[in-house]
Amino acid sequence: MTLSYRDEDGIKVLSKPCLFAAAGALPELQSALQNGPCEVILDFETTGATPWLQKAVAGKIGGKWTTAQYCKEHDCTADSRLRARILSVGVPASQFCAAFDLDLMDEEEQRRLVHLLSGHYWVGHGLQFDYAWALSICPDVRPAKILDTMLMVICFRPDLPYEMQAANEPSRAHRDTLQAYVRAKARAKNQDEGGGIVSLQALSLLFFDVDMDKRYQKPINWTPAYLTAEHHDYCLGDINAPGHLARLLMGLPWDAPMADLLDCMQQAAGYTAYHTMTEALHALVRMQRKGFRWDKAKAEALDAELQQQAMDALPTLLAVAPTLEPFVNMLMDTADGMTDALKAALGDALYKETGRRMPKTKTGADSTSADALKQAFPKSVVVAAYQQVVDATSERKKLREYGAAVAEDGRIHPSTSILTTTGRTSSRNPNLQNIPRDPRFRSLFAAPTGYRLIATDFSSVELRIAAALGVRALRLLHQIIAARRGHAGLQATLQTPLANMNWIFREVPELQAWLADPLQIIPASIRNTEMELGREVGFRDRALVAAKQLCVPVQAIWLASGGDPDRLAMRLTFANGLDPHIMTALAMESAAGRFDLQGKLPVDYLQSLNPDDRKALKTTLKAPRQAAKGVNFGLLYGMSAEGLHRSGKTGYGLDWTLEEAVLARKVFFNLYPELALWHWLLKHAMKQKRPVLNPYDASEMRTAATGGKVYWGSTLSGRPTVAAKTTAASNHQDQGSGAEIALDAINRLPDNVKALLVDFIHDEIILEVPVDRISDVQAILERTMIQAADAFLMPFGVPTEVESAIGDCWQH
DNA sequence: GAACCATGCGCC
DNA sequence: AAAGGGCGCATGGTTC
Repeated sequence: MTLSYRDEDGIKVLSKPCLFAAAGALPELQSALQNGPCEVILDFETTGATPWLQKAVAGKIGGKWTTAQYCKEHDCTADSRLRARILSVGVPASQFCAAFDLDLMDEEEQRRLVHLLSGHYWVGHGLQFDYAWALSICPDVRPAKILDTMLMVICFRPDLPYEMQAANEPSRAHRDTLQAYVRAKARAKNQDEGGGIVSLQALSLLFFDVDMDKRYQKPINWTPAYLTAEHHDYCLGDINAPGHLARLLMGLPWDAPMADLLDCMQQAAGYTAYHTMTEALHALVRMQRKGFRWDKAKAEALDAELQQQAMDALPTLLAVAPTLEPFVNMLMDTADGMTDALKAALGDALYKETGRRMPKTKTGADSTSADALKQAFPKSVVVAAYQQVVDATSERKKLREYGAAVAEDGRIHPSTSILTTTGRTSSRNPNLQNIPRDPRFRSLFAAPTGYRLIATDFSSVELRIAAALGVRALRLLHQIIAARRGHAGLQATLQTPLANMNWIFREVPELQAWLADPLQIIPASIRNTEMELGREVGFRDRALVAAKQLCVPVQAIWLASGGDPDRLAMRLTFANGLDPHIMTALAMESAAGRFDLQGKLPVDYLQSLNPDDRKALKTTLKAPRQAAKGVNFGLLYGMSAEGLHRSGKTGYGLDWTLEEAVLARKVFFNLYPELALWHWLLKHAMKQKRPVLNPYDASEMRTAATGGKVYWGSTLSGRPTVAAKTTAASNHQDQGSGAEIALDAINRLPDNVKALLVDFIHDEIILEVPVDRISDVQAILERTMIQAADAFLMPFGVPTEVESAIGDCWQH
């Protein structure tokens, strides 16, 4: 075959041999796919991040040529226009594989190619990307099943990152590469290049000990008219890898039949979630295709307004911090960030004002983060004035980011994909899940004429899930107690937790008898145990500490509810339609002696009020309620008293002492002892010793012998979770359940409502709805969201509420 | 110039 | 001893 390509001048023909396939190969592909639904591995190479957004096309072709060098060498031109360039297809059953050069095919031929893949089982890693590009070529394409190794890791093999940490056998040819990946991953908390929970390259290193070639990964590689044999090899060299990996991930032989693979997945605990996620992909890629409308004119007006806002704040800043005079332009410019010189000038101003030095980052540099400054200089006029200017400019930076991402249709088309540890979606190119809450900003997302936006969110869904997890924890405790008293069936099903906790019962035999009736006084040996830091403690001491951490919340549970899972405080809060934030606020205020609960528990007190008084209380206790939000979310995931103290000061403007934070923490877990029990069980019952990087210091490897351990758990659907910290472990169960609930809600929507999706932000669903369908769609959406949540939460007796906001523009 | 890291900050 | 979690994106600075 000779190479031909199209450019603005029409078709040119090159006389070089071309390895890539074009329309001529379609009949062969068609016959490879004719025997019913079959496994198809697909992989796009593109010149941009999404079909709507191209970032700077930079880098070197094949990691070595500049574009000019390459074009000269290969006597060709380059075209950086945004497009899908290559579609690699593998059909293992027919031993078919080909890399189609889409530049050699016209639109109709491309559409026919993609259409051929419809109705088959798609296999790949992070297929959301490929699905979106396929859809941009053929709007009605739809795979029958999605076998995505990324989603499989999330749902079936959450332990894989830890397996990678342990995989350092000297026999591995690419051991160092794998370990470098593992360390980079552990270190890079907020960095790009994450590739989600695990990259295809990393999977290949782990399972095949093969270091995949990444030289042709970047968009620049797919711009030249002529593509080399190396390009071709890059496309097809590893084409079968995702299929083999899918089997290996499930513990099957690499060449196991598809039927076995599907069967194995369906048997696994994570399958419900896997099904939810793959189903949701269909809706998410179509949401991306639709896009979220952006009001350009309004955005420009807001930009001017914010610029004025920054300008107005400037004189105040310069009056108190004249050293910042030379940096005025830098502070106002949306393309500039913080420089060392500006940092130093700010430090000078603050030193003059307060006589104290700047706070430090963990690497010892001066920190200028809003939190650190507020913490270090709570009453500083300089800090307040500086934030005024910087906040306005930073909002303008977001305007710039979104403005640059608006497509020709006036809409923004981010990719919303599922690639995170928790199973939550994330949004990128651009990220439409972190839009500033400033109502002026949100109103830039507007419905076209004749349409309205409906934004509906789950109210306090993370706390509702926590309530369910609390119920689940208490049920588990009952089972553990029964098993320890001889229930053979439970002994079998609870082997791991029992084995994990055995050392505590062995060292503290008095615990077992006490658990038979937790209303008894806690044995003095346990009650009087105090954790002493810096002292070598023995097994018995440690077991006593663990026992105490169990007994205290368990007794609180029995005191409040007699051990009945249906009467746990957080569940009751929601069952009674009460606001958990006001509950916590009441408890805190009463503990501080500022509020008289008339001897009642907060829940009973609230219930004794009539609805009007309850509402009034929300106003009276506005500030405490705001503070309580921070307490609820922080403590839910195991925040320490110190952390709570700090976040209360910086995040909620609380002027409180560490002692007060300690008290608030105590009050919280006394109010919701089931959460303490939940934390205790995940720490003590579901741990597993294994090599793990110290989560607090990525450079430090801990072996199973030196204390490395992970904490297993599961979402409410049964999807397994793993974390190396108990804080993260609790989070993964809760957030992961929340993600599944929201995705399930999307899946349950009828197709003609699904088609209205324009954005999805974890617990909020946004639809763009024709005016005449508003009330209809609102009812369907709200009902469906509640049904989805009920399926997860009602087995634990936790009801759900949702809240809608409707308008010409987004207002939530 | 590219790649990497550190820092900071928006959201749920 | 340490210790809320989960994301993506921007800029500046350093290194190769």
